[in-house]
Amino acid sequence: MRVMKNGKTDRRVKYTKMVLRESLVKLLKQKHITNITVKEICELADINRATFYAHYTDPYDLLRQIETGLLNDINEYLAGFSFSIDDGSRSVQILEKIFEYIKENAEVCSVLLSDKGDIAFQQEVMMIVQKQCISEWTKKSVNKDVAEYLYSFAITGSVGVVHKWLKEGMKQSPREMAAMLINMTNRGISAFV
Amino acid sequence: MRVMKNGKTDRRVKYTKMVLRESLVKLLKQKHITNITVKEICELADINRATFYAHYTDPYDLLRQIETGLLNDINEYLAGFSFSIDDGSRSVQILEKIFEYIKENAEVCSVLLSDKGDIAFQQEVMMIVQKQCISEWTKKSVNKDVAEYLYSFAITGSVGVVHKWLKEGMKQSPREMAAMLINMTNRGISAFV
DNA sequence: AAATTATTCAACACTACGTCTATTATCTTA
DNA sequence: TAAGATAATAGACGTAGTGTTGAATAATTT
Repeated sequence: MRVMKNGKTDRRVKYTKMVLRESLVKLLKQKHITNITVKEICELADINRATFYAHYTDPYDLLRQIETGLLNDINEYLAGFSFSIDDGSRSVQILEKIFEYIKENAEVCSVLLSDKGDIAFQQEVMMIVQKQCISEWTKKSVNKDVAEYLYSFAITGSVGVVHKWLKEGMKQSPREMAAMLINMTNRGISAFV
Repeated sequence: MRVMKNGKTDRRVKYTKMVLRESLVKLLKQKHITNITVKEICELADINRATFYAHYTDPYDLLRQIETGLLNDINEYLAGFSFSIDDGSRSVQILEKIFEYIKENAEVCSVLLSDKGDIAFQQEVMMIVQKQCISEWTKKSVNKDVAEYLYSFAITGSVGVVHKWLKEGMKQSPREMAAMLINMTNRGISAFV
């Protein structure tokens, strides 16, 4: 792909990449990435197989590019809001926005963030919030080793909650989910007794 | 495989299955199950490819059989101990035993329970403990919907903690880990402030 | 309108798959 | 321990997807 004078990309390239992305997402609804062949992606997208290899090395490469695209999109989305500096509610606010984003982009998200998707990617999404909490937690004078285990627990735990939320049709509101997650992280079961 | 009169299995079958299991575990240390071929499993095990197909449909079938074997083994292991009826410490005790089991069988466990392994299986392992807590939790009059989210959070969170523990060489004692996990689940961050 | 380049088409060798048959080696049991 | 049973092997088979190539075609940019 040559770099054009005006910096834009060739319309043909845009189209090719778009249909290939759509095609993969469709297939991911049915089966795991590892069972998806280049051949079927191309057939569904009506794109020549040689063209696929001109842009991606394999289906997983295509998936990874969809993921990073989504990650950037979420960050842009969050940048559009101004959150309070106050540590206490900041995390909840950001989390709420993330749940809203997921709900608005349910088509893609319900595939990429479901059990079928890539866990590592999902943890990246959840880490966006947790990064905001690091200073907050260390301020609370938690032992450093323990703090790291808390991160793991909270992040992977959150991924599990999002899975369940998506699987069951996103019945709870983003606000509810955000509050629930923060409560679980901060006070565990005792918060709900 | 014919059923023999004394109920035992043919030595040849035992051997074949054993080396195939070992072979797959070795390969899983290097790469994900989806990138492992029947061909290379057999070459490493020095077993004919046709023989593989006589016992398993594909590498994933073999993996699943290793997993259920481990699961049975853990349950047998736990059955060897008598835990107190007292709800408060029962979960901690069981969890401690599980961490001990993992440490003692680090060879297999550090593969099957690592990030490379199957999440669904890992959740099954963690569910052994959580099952013991259900009555405990509902006793505490937690809302039922919320309780389910708590399960998801706690179970997937625990998986994350185990990952980290294994990845960093199991420095903490099983007792420490068990206590930490129960604390996180019950009281969240507030337990460590 | 001309130059550029992305896409297509067809063919290529390669690798793994899953199955089959005949043969050999090993185990069980009487 | 000998006879019968059966598990494992060797080798070949067609199938399917891979990743690459070169020439022809179509669309886009300038």
